[in-house]
Amino acid sequence: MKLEDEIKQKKFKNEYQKLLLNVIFTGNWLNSQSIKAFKPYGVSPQQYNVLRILKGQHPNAISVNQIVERMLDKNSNASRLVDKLVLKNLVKRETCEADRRQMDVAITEKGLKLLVDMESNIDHVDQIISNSLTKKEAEQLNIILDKIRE
Amino acid sequence: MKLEDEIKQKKFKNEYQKLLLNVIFTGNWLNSQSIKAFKPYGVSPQQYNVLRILKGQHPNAISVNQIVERMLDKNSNASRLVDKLVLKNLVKRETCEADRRQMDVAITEKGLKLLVDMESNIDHVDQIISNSLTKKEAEQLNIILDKIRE
DNA sequence: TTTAAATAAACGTATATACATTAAATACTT
DNA sequence: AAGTATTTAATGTATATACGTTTATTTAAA
Repeated sequence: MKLEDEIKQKKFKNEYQKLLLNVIFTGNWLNSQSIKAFKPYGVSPQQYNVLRILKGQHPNAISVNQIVERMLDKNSNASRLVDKLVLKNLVKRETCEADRRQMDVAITEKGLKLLVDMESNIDHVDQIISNSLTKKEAEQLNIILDKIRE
Repeated sequence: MKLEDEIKQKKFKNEYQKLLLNVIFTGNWLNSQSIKAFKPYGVSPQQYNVLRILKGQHPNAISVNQIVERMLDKNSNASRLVDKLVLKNLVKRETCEADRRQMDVAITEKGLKLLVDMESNIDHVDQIISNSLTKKEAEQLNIILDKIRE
């Protein structure tokens, strides 16, 4: 659906302003799609993001700061997200002995298993994109998005 | 800055998955840029969105539902956003006499004035994009984003 | 008409977010 | 080494969000 129809706005000041709105709108849209996809598994998109990051490091642990550096949303409160995940036994956290200011955070077996379970459902979201775009379009878009944030 | 560096992830499953993350990341990034730009004026991005929508209808009033239809984030609680704006005298709200379930919401002179004040600062965000992309790139990107949400 | 269904907006509430502050540990500086 | 600055994570808190429920009003059906 075209942005014009999604937000019932016929005219835009220029193509750039439309793009700004379109990126924000699409980001929100993807976000709410993810919330729905993740809900049955009891995790939020941000918690999922943390789990994926920790899976990437498994079996090693990383600090809360290192998690933030890898997160899609830098504003999120990673220490509280880790709190939630610890409560669900999806990650484990202990003081780093080399630097006692830091925490060693790692994914648990339960966390890894959850990610496997979720995979099929999440692939669906990837597929929305891969069905609607060519690989070349996806590459172009990636380059352009990186430019926006320069 | 490239997404790889922003989230310290070297490899992606494929170009589509990278794109998904890139749209979400860039949406978050733009959102936090907006929060900072709007903060001095005491409004949130969502409140700003409502003001812009009402400006587009001025001097007519529209219902809360019609506001939601035009919003970038369909999940936001428009009636509470309008509450906040009414408290600041940026919009006015009264029961619609033709259909007493609805509210007639319209922007006030104070609201219009605020938008004028904000314009110069907000243009800055537009310029980030227009400085970094050609018009053609912006057009391409708009088309591709619309496809994603099909 | 009387009752049932649908719609619009507001509200309740648990959770999340933004952002400033605090506390603890480590790294500098002189 | 002592004191200062910096870094890391946690916490306090006001506001925002997600989403289900409620209330008022209008429309449709029996």
